[in-house]
This record gives sequence, structure tokens and C-alpha cells, in this order.
Amino acid sequence: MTKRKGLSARQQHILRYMDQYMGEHGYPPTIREIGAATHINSTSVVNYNLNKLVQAGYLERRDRVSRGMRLVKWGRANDNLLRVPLAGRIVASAPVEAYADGSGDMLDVAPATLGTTPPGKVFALTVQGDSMIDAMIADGDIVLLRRADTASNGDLVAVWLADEEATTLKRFYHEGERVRLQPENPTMDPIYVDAGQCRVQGVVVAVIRHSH
Amino acid sequence: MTKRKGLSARQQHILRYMDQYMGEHGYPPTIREIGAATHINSTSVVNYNLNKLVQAGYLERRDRVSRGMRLVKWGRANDNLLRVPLAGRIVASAPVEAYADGSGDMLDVAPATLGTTPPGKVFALTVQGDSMIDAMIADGDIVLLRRADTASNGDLVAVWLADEEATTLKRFYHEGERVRLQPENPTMDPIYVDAGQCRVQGVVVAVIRHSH
DNA sequence: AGTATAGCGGTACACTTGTTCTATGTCAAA
DNA sequence: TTTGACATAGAACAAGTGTACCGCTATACT
Repeated sequence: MTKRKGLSARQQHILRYMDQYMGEHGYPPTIREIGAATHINSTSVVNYNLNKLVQAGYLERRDRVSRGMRLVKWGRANDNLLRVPLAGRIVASAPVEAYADGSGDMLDVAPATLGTTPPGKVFALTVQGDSMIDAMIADGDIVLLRRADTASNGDLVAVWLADEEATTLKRFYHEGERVRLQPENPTMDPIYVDAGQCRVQGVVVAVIRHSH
Repeated sequence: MTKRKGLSARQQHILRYMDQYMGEHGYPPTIREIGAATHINSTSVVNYNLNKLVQAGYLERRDRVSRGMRLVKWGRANDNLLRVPLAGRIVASAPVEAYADGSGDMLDVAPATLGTTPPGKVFALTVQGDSMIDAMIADGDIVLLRRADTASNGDLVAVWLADEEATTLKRFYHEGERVRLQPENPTMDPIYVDAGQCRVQGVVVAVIRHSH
């Protein structure tokens, strides 16, 4: 728990209530609502304790503004998560096409994980099997990709191989008429395919692996 | 961008403004504030468009409540991020000790990334060098660890090796008096150390790799 | 033309809500 | 005991704020 040294029971109660109320309603409670919830029978006393909390640095207030207060987050960013579509599995036999229509599985990620990539263009894939082990990507990993149909040399991309009817992750290099798909593992040979035979689906932005 | 079909320019403006205002203040704007920001000269017109937005499903309102509205999040979770301390680099020559004191670098992660691990016990390390390549962890990766001084067999742990004066990531196995530290890579041999000579620092919960 | 409807502006009103003031009780220090 | 800081309660006040109502304009449809 967060350290709340030097706060009276009432003040801690107020903080708890405010956090809960914000989560439920999306906006802060009024002084009178706080009073009712914390068994304080006077608006002035709530106001009094609210100011104490501001003093102690747990709260920010704006004068003369209804519900004009905000919890100062300790160890918690007040930025929101981004929700990206979990399109499916990387070994799917058809090119991925699911998009942010809200249906299907979604994955919450931190904005920082995406860097400067526009959130709307990002989707996620679950890696199945160990076929990407040469790219330091294991079974069960989740890869975040920026939707794209072209790539720069050296990008780690998800490509649809027409003749193999499979999607795979490789490093991408233009080489005239054809493209070279280079596994990360130096002991494995690159794949050469016709530019028309491979279709870039996305460029890898990040990899997430859970161990629980 | 999110699809906003069927919304007038003003209504879209209102949505944009509300989102921005919430981020700035932590509570929603009033009808009059919206009016001022969107060049609507009448509170009733703001109210009118607000109700339109509710109808269209972009907004929730509570009657007779000041600032009693909330954006319906599309493609965005309303849960908050968790902020964990970035303790340092895995090759640091001393056992990590930085903690959630708010100082130092912090990293925002999605709650889902942590699974059921108590957020307060999680810290992050940046991997330096390719020494963990056998554990599918590359240079620059970020590992999230649950602070612990014991581990179960098979856990991927960060351990401080007293005689080598270094921290490393390995799979952990109790074997009587001593401990076996097993690299992920089957071509590498395990390390055997005295139980007293190695100190568990944390258990890996997740790995994050950025590619930008 | 006549009519219905959506959108807008202005205003008055009533309710919501933060602020202020006075009074009371508690508790520790002088 | 007296004093003063602190916490509380109650009530009155003023400002903030949502709502209702009226009238106007533009557009589309009959």
C-alpha cells in the first residue's frame, strides 16, 4: 500500500472513496457526497480535510469549481492504456485482417510500448510454435505490429508467403526483383522470394512475453 | 482515427475537447466550458448536442449532476497504467536495490502484463549485452521481475552470484545443498553454485522488447 | 405555399455545490 | 485553570451549473 503517514482515518477514508468514485463515475464526487460516504455531517469539515489533503500533497483542487479536485497519483500514471486488436495467431493460414472494430480479442498496452507508432495502426499477434525462435521470439509471445504493406531494409516484418500459404516473421531486405527474408539466427539460411510472392503485413514494433 | 460517422463537426469538436479537458484536469468540463471552447453561444445548444452524443453512444450522462458525463471509451481501456521502477541494468556489479520511491526512472506498463503479480513488488531491469541470449532475451530488452528472495524450481530468475560479482538470468533449480542455474539454451551447460553463494533477486514476470 | 424538423441563440429559473462564518468540544502545553 | 491549536457541526450565502422555454432560421418534404 501507499504510504499515508500523518493522515487521519477520515482523510484516508476520503482518499479511498474518491478513488473508488472516480472509477465508477469518471468524475470526482462533490463535497456533500464525500461527506455522506465518510459520515461527515458538515460540508465545511469535508472542505477542511480536503484542504489538509492538498497540503499533504495527496490532492489537487481548483477553487470555486464543482468537483474541481483530482487525486495525485503516486506510483501510478494517469495516462490511459491503449487497446489494440489481437488479430490472431501468426501461423494462421490466411493473411490477418481483423482490425479495431471492437469485436474480437483486444490487448491493453502502455503507450510507451508503442513509441511513436500511431496507436490506430497497431495490432497484435500471438506466436504459435517455435518457428520464430531464431528471431528471439518464443511460443506464446505476443508481437505488436504496425500495419504496413511496405517495409524498409532491416525491418523485422510479418510477411505472407503466397507459395507456402503461411505468415512468418523475418528480417526484410529488398534485393532488386526479389526480397531476402533473413532469419535472425546466423546458422539458418535466408529465404529468397519473388517480390510479388510475399506480402508484408506489418512491421514489428515490440514483443511481449509473459511468464505466468 | 476512430470512426465518428454521423456526427456533426460540432459534436466531434465536443468529443475532442472533452478528452483533452479530462486529461488536463481529471474531471469533465461544464456545459458552459464546452460552449466556450467550441464556439457555441448557448448552453442549451451544448446540452442539445450532448444528448445527441449520448444517443449515438459516445457519451454517458447523469441528469442534474454538474460535470456528470463520461466519454465512452472506444478502443481504449479506462484502466490506468501501473508505474514500476526501472532499477537499472542487469549487469550492474552490485545487487539491485532501487525501489518505488518515485525517484529514478519509472516505466509504465499495462496491468495485464503483470498478471496476478502485486504491482508493488514489480521492478524492471534493462538487459545489457547478449549474455542472456540463451534465455531468448536480447540486448536492450526490458525484463519485469517480481521481487523475491526465493524461487520455485523452473522459475526464470535474476540471481546475484557472489563469486562472479554479477547478476544473471537463469532458470532456477534447487538440488539439495546447491543450486542449478540452467541456461535456456540446451547447448550450454548449467552452472552449479552453493546455495549460500547465490542470492535470488527476483522472478521474471514478463519481457518487453521495443523495436523502434 | 404550407409544414415539419433539425439546429441554433438567448434567457430565466431552480437546483447543485463550494465557501464562509459562528459556535462547540477536545486535548495537550503553559 | 487557562490558553491555543485542532477538529467538528450547523447554517447561511454566493457562485456554479443543468434545465426548460421561447423564438428564429434553414432545409427538406408533401
